Amino acid sequence: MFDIQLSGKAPIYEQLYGGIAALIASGRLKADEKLPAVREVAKSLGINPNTVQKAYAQLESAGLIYSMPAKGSYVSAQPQTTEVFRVQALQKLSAELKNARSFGVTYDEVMDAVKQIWSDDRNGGEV
Amino acid sequence: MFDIQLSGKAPIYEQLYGGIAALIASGRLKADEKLPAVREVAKSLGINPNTVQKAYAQLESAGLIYSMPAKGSYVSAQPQTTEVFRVQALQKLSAELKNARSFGVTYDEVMDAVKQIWSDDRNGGEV
Amino acid sequence: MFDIQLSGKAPIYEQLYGGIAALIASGRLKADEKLPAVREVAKSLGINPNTVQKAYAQLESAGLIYSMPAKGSYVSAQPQTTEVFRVQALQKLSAELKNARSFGVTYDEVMDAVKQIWSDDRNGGEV
Amino acid sequence: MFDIQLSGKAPIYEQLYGGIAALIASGRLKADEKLPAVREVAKSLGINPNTVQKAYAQLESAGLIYSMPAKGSYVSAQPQTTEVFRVQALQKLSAELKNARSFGVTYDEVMDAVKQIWSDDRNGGEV
DNA sequence: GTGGTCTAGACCACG
DNA sequence: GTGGTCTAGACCACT
Repeated sequence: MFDIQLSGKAPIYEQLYGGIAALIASGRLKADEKLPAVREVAKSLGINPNTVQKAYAQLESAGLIYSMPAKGSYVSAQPQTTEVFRVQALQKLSAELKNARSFGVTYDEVMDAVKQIWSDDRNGGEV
Repeated sequence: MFDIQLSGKAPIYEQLYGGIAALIASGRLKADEKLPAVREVAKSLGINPNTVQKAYAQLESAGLIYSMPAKGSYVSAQPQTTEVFRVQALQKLSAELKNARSFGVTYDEVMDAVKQIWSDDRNGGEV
Repeated sequence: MFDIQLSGKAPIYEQLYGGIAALIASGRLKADEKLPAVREVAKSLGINPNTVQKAYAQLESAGLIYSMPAKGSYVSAQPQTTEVFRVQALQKLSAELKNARSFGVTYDEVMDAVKQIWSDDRNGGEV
Repeated sequence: MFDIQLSGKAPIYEQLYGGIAALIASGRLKADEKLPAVREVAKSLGINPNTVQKAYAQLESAGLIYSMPAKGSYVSAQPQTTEVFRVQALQKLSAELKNARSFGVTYDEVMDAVKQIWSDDRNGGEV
């Protein structure tokens, strides 16, 4: 189920939101594909259904999925949403780059990291 | 005072901690330089002195500053501490790079961002 | 079939109920006219026959249609039922007017909207 | 607290959201004014704090209020947000007008209702 | 069985 | 005391 591993101090529902968003943006969840039921995800991740529900609700309000009560939740097909996420990711990345520079990280070090990650095409792009 | 602007949802004391740490790591606060008094910082930022105190306490326990009771707090000169920050920044950067890649950010886009930030030497390295 | 488009979060059977009721009240479905079969409506709208059945049942219990087992459903001719709908519509409208006023909508804006809708006699009165 | 009365079948958190939004839009809650605490509202309305929290969260994500954890929630000062609500109210009103017309409500009846509501300036604009 | 709402009660970090 | 998150368990309307 989702192969999302919960970790760290970020709220669970937020990790779930980000994880599913990444799956949609990366195309591994395709348009109109049915998402697993709230209770199902909750059980498989060992968390409370309400927490999953919160993540689904935010995904819907963000326009990434649409929910039909008593039917299920489905990913919505909007090519432009992925663009929004790309831009957000770039902004966060830019902030992190500035931070790294302020702590003395060198240009070459960053270059090495970038090359390593983008050459690693076996990796599907974990979150 | 510190030209640090509080923003977002992160705890204030943490923003303060990160901001001062960056000033030290980047060399704008030099070894044995005196930090402004807790009450002074609190007043100028419009926050609770307890919050500033907490940030100072964490900076001290991290070895970045040392306090002389009834005298004030001073920047400690320990080259290895900045190294710890460098590594942390690199790790966070790496995570953000992976995230960006999963959202379809291209190698070239990242390269452009990196070049822009490292060429921008007028900038002092904001946090 | 019915040119009713299902939308939003309202229950399907309720949208169907409202839509058919409006068709009857507006006279586009006339007394003793035969309604399309449940299964037919369901297929053409891509929904579950049970859902259509539920809408028909409520229309019947509201006295708007009558069913002849093994024959079909027919529009009943009862002028007073349309009156009930008029009053209900007026009440909902009144609530919406108050709401609009509380958000700063002006008298003139409402007047324009009213004039536009009532002058638009080409429009058959969608729901 | 808030003189909002809960009624009908709409979700409580939604009624709360709408009620507070109306108070802000109508100016009875002014910019940077502090909202009562989540638990306080919950107690005074006899509902669960989580329900109030949900309403507050949605108000924040809509940009109508801003919350400072451990400090409180405050209404944000954005003149344009009220405009958004005006437009939404007008759209809902327009839909209701069309509905009323389809049920045979006459132009004159609507005019009477409109005049009555907008002349009733003793009323503060209930929701 | 589905999404959605609600309650009760708890815990947390923060100020 | 504040907002925020989470759990456990329940109920509802709808399909």
